[in-house]
This record gives sequence, C-alpha cells and structure tokens, in this order.
Amino acid sequence: MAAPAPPLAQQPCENCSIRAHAVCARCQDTQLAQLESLKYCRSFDAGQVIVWAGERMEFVGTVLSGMADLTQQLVDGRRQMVGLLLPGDFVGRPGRAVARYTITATTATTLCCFKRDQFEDLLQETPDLAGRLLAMTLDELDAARDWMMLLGRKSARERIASLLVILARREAALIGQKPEGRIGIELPLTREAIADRLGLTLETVSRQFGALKTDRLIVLEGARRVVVPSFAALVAECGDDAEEALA
Amino acid sequence: MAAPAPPLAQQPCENCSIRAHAVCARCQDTQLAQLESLKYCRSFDAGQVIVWAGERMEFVGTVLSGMADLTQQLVDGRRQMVGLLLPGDFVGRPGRAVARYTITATTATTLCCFKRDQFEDLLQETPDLAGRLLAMTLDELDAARDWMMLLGRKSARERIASLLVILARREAALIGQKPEGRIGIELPLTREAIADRLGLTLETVSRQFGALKTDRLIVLEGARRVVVPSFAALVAECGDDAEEALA
DNA sequence: CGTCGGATTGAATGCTGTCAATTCCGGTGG
DNA sequence: CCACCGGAATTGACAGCATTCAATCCGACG
Repeated sequence: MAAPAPPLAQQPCENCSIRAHAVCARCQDTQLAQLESLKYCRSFDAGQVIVWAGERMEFVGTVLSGMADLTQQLVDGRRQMVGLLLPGDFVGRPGRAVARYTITATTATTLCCFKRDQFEDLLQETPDLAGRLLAMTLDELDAARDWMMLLGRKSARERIASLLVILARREAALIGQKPEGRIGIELPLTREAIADRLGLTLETVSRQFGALKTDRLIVLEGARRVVVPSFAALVAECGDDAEEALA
Repeated sequence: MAAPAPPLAQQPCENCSIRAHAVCARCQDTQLAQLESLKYCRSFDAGQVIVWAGERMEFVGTVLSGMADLTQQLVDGRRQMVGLLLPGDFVGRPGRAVARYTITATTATTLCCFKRDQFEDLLQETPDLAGRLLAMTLDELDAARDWMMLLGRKSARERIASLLVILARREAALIGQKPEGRIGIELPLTREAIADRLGLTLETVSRQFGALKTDRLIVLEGARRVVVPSFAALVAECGDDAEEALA
C-alpha cells in the first residue's frame, strides 16, 4: 500500500512551475530564500493516505504535482469529497493541529511542505504570505459555495458537466489559458471518486457519462480521458447562469 | 420594499456585544480607535436585499444583529442559499469589487461597515485584523465543507436535524455556551428559505418537520419556533460521526 | 489465459419532487 | 370583537430521478 517515498531533490523556488499560483506567489526574493531554507518535499503514491481525519498534522504544504482529495464520512460510511487538490493548492491549516478531513493522494503526488509552527511564524512576519493565503482561502470559500449550489440543486447530468468544466478550467489556468473549442480532459478519478465528489452513486455517474456520450457532448477515450468536441456546448449543460470559476 | 434605514447611533466598540466573535476581536485599543473612526452603521428591514449578485459592493462589514443570507441562482431559477449570516459574521470580500452572491436580510439586520478600500488599507497595516480575518475565513471554509457533506449525502430528515443543531450551536456560542438538554430554537426562516438552504423543496421540509414532531424529537410552537426536548437525541439524527462545529 | 478491480448495464424500489387542494395564522378593516 | 384576507404551511396523490441490488463486461497484469 504505502511504498517508501523516493527522496526528492530540493528544487530551487525560482524554477518552481506552480509558484505563480501558490501561497508564495507574492513573496520577494529575500522572503523566498527564507522559505527555501525551511521547505522540504514529500511524495505519495497513488491511493496513499496523506493524513487521516482526526490525526495530528504537523505540516502544511503546497501541491507540486499530482492530485489529492479531501473526504469526509458519515457514521454509516457515506462519503463526500469536499475538496480536490491540484498543483498550486494549499494543504493544511495554520492554527489547527488536528486534520478535519482525510487527505488521499489520487495520483502520485508531491508536496512542498513546511513545519506547521514554522509556517505560522512566517505568516506573522510576512504580510505577503499572509495576504496571499487569505486571498487563496477566500477563493476556495467561493469555490466551496459554488459546489454547494451543485450539490444542492443540480441534476446528475449537470453535475457531471460541471465537474468536467471545472477540471478543464483548472487544467487550462495552470498554463494561463482558457478552455475553448475542442479539448481533452484527464480524469484521474474512479467513477466512485467522482460519485463521492458529486454526491451521486457510481452507477449514476456511469449512466450520465453514457448519456453525454450518446448526445455527442463528450467522447470517452477509455474510462479516464474525456474529449469534449465543443467546450461551449458542455458549459451550456451546467445549468449555471454566467460561467463560474469554481476550483 | 426598501424602507429608508433609520440613522443608527454610533455605538462605541467597547460596548459591542459581538466583538469577541468579530473580525476586530484581536485588535488592540489603538487599532480599535482607528476602526471606530472609520466605521458606520447600516440597517436593513426584513426581506430587504443588501446587495445583488453582480452588483458593485463598496463596503465590507460585520453583522451586529439580525440574520441575513447569501443566495445563488441557476438560469431556470433554482436557488441555493450558500451562507447564513448571524451576528459576528463578516460580510463582503476584501479585494473583490463585485458581489458573487445576493445578500438578503432575513430579519431586520444591522451592519457595522467600512468602505472597502479603507478596510483593505487597514488589513495591510494591521496584522491582528488580517490574522483574525484569515482565521474566520478558514472557519467558514470548514463550515462550507460540512454543508457539502450535508447537501451531497444526507437525507431530508438528517438535513433538517442538522440545521436545527447548527442554529442551536450558533445561538449558544454567541453567549459562550453549549446547547444541552431541553432547548428552544428561533427559526426566522420561511419553509422555502429552509428548503433553499438544505437543497430540498418546501414541501419536503414541511413533511420532515412533521415527522420529527411525530417522533417527539421536536415540538413546534408556531411555524417559527422549535423546542427540542433532548438536544442529544436530535444530534443523533444528524448522521454525523463526531459532532461538528458548522456555521 | 485467468484473475481482479473498475466500469457498464439492467430491473426494481424508494425518496424526494411536482402539482394541487386545504388549513393555519397573523394582520387588517369593518 | 369578529369577519375577512393573503401569505405561509400543511397535507395528499402521483410522477420521476436517482439509488439499490445484481449481473455482465472490459482491460490491465501476472
């Protein structure tokens, strides 16, 4: 299950591919040097649990590569994914020692980590860091509220379409673009994981993928890759008024 | 519809009943004096819209009294309430000029406001303010994620029970207590508003209130007040594992 | 080639939504 | 004081979408 993580070379921040989107985005060179001296990398295999809900969590970090998810469970085992972590996303919470959600690596994942107490000190001294973290948290809050709309009011078909749109937008945003026309979307999630994200069952997810395929809105290339002939047509299936910028 | 708001006396911060829970909770006296010189109050009648989604919003503020809600809508009019604002809650978003959600006063509501640009300047200069806002935003994010669990996975009955528990906890927290034993809960929301919060229809809400009443878990005193004979029994209906601290 | 996990498909059930009628309740005006 | 009004809430009957349970299919891998 948990294969030993290979030691990861300490990459300098200036070469970091996700720096523009990460918590350190606004930091000056001198601050960056300070971060650099404290940071360390951790790697996780696909499927490996990064933190269990209720467990102490002594670090915070940023996703460098891969994908991870935050999940919550009810007494009888019903699960809901409450967050999907992509490169640039922040992991953990300053000021809280105990994790509220279980974090699992969906694909092989690398994290750029700091010890939590050290990071908290940095936050105090570095307004650029604190300000950026606030902005990111506010964005995540907006995104979470958009998900509430999806989970509370959207049909199964609209939920699937919305997820694809969100993933396409996030994927494009990392390289500073906007999705348009014919696009491909990687889907490293199982049907069950998708169901847990969308508040559905895996069977319903599968059926709706089938329906979208029948309606020529998507083409499936295996179970984990989707080609969208017309991104605009897919957006029209989401039920949203204007386009949203969910995460 | 929008009756003229009566001019509100400028109350000094030291007497403010919700200061311990508000964004200014950590501020020192000198900072507080600065806030005091910039703040102004606004009042809204029950039902009045505070801001429309898409409208420019040139202020931020804190709820002093009353209740307001954040709502989002789909093209065909389906609505989802994505936030419930109670005394102490922060309204608006530094760094964003355009409101993403429509804010409506559920009951008569008073706000302690700052001009947005002035508040942004204060945030830069006042780490106590910025840190507190970050902590509050992180709490709201956790709460939003708990709502995602509710909306994605809980049954109608569990949703109603959860809402009552949440309101009871918030009400108790304002006076520094924990709900226990026999308690009363004020419900200033219509069945439709409750439905929009819980991702249900007003008929389902009504039926589930009836079912909880039949099962002796609640007693209805009119439509807008609920008495809970045993708070613990109600919590057991929520489906949660441990108790949550949702907002 | 067989196995195993994931994905798809099918049939039946059920929870919640929809549409519609009725009751309740608070406020108003005679 | 009471009759009336209108919005909110309740209740009923029925439909539908998503779930549940179960069988089959697919593809990667040993």
